[in-house]
Amino acid sequence: MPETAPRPDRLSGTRYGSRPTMKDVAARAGVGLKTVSRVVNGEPGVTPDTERRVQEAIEALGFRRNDSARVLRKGRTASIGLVLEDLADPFYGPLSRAVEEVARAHGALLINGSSAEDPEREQELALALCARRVDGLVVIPAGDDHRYLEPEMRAGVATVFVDRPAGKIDADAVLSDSFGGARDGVAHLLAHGHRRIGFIGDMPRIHTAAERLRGYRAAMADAGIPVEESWMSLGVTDPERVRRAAEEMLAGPAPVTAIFAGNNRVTVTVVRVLAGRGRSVALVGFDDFELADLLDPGVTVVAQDAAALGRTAAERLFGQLDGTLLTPERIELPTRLITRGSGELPPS
Amino acid sequence: MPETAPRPDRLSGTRYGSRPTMKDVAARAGVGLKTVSRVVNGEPGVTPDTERRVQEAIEALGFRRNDSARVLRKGRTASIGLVLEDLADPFYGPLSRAVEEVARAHGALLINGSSAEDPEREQELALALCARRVDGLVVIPAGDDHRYLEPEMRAGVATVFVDRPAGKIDADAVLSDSFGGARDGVAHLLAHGHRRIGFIGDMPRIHTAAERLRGYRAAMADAGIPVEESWMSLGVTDPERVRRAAEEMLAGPAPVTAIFAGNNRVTVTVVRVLAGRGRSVALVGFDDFELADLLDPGVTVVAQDAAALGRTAAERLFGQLDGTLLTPERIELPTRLITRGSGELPPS
DNA sequence: TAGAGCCTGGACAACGTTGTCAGAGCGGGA
DNA sequence: TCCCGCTCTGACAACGTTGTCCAGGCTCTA
Repeated sequence: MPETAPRPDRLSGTRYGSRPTMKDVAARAGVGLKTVSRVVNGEPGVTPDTERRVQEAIEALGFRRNDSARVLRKGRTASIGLVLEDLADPFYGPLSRAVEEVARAHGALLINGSSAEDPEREQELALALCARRVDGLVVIPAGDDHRYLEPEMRAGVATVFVDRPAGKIDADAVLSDSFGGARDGVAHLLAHGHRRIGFIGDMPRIHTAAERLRGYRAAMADAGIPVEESWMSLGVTDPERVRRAAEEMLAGPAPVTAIFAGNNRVTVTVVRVLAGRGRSVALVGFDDFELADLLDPGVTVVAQDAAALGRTAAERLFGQLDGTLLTPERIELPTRLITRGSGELPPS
Repeated sequence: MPETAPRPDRLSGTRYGSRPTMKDVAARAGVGLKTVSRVVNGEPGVTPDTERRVQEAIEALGFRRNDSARVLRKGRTASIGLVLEDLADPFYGPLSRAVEEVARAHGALLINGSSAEDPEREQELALALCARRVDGLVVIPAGDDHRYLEPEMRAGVATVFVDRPAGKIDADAVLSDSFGGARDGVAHLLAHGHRRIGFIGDMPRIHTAAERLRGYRAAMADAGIPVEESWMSLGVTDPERVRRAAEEMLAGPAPVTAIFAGNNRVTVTVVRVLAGRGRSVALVGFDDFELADLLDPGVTVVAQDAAALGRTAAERLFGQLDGTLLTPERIELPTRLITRGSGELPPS
């Protein structure tokens, strides 16, 4: 007599809350354990009739393979970890999405977490992911010492750093050309007649911030303009301090006529400051952001391609896993100047 | 003779690429396997001296516990899954960040993936996460039939739906008050003298879209205004079609004087359309977005609190896991009208 | 009809960890 | 001196899967 739709919780000898295993399926289908495994994994060597019986048992019991056991046995988890700064930051949305797409194309899942810019938390998170035996790790560094990852990398965890290079170890890194981008952005302001140009950026201990500052200095030097200390504001990142910094630059006897903003959060804050003032001040920001074109004037930016960063990094990671990419490399992706108005304002 | 900093890849009987296990650590420290386990897990009953020896061995070998094996043994993974629509959508950034924070507070990791609004992909992803034996699942539904999750939920996977309710099963859901929010937003336009108000929203098969449409109709009905078909555009989501829809509403002999936009992507597109026109048209959008206050005029929105949605959902999920929350519930979070100018324009 | 070879199925070990339980060593009390 | 009880340690099984290997039954050929 064929069974008629048994209730899934009436599993043989299992209590509520536990799940059927291949053994249960095998018992129900009246076959051996390994046969079930073969069916589940689509391996050859199973008669259509047997396969059908097994499929029915799987269906009836609501069986789902336990991937933990599988991972334990096979050694590979088909998952990669992504450690970023803050999931809520719009810059990382497209980036993690791109990483996810590549992972998906390779049949891998994405596990991710935010370091909140805290090096300790970055380490904790990265090591937790390693304990899960992720196959690879994409890290947007918060700290500047990644030696803690050496044993992991030696053990075969593919590792790629994005946006900022790794600290004190030799590893793949995919970056935007911060130096070149900043230099071009500042040069753009210079080309429009500005001479007193301010720079507001993050702490120079952050690689990208340092590079952008270097780009700013290089552009000014190329134009033969000595930079005054009061034009630069470094390590300023929270809105209130950015606001004050901007206001100070714009006050005094010889105020700046243009500002170069080191990242998109700074840019947005500067936009707010400028919106509250009558006098027009030119602005170029590093990083594009949504709606930049709708503001009045549109905000001219040095855009980096977050999705390309993520895609490139993930592809290198799988390249490492394939064994095709072996020597660590630093890849710099170009930036693109998008003119929208704010960077083309003349000095006032 | 004490060993001096052995090279980590010289593991006893292990080849390059494999990792030391507790057995290796035990052998090196000259203790039993279980003692290592005790030290690693901070269990009591180990002499300080033994513990020190074990710690040294761990250090020397670069040992890291294999969580896959641990999970297999313990049954709990200390990780939760998040299935959302699109990681790159700014609305989901704060949401997933909030989920992550709660997970972190409970010592759990977050695994996530995007469904890209594809029901099949949602299912595939959710089931993959279940195969990994996540303890719980936060799902932003793309499909409208979630019966496939029943065996999982019965097996003890905590499940919470966010932003939209589950389809065809009884499950926890945390939603924004789409109906009330839309009604209030439209009422706001009515209060400013508008009578011909357009509505552009997503397909009504999406719960939130249907609710917002219902709110629009309710507000209009309350004001005693019969809604004309040409004022409504449903199932329109890609920018080009939104643009056309908006332009059609604004053309003709009796154009609308105000538009209610059903979600933030629509709102942004409508803003672009309106920016290109001389005549002023009032606009209220559902969902807040960054820089809405900087546009001219600022965009009046019905804001939902994405972070609160995520936080509430995750907390309910861990409540289920604690065993404190047992009966599925639908929670609606209030929305908030933020006036910034665009919704207060008079009819022209 | 007998033998060779193929196809299907199953028994068993192993992956690395943790829970159980029992044994070893030691100190103190009778 | 002997025994009890305590603390610390380790042997062993189990978690659910997959890889290896062998057995049995079948078909095909001589």
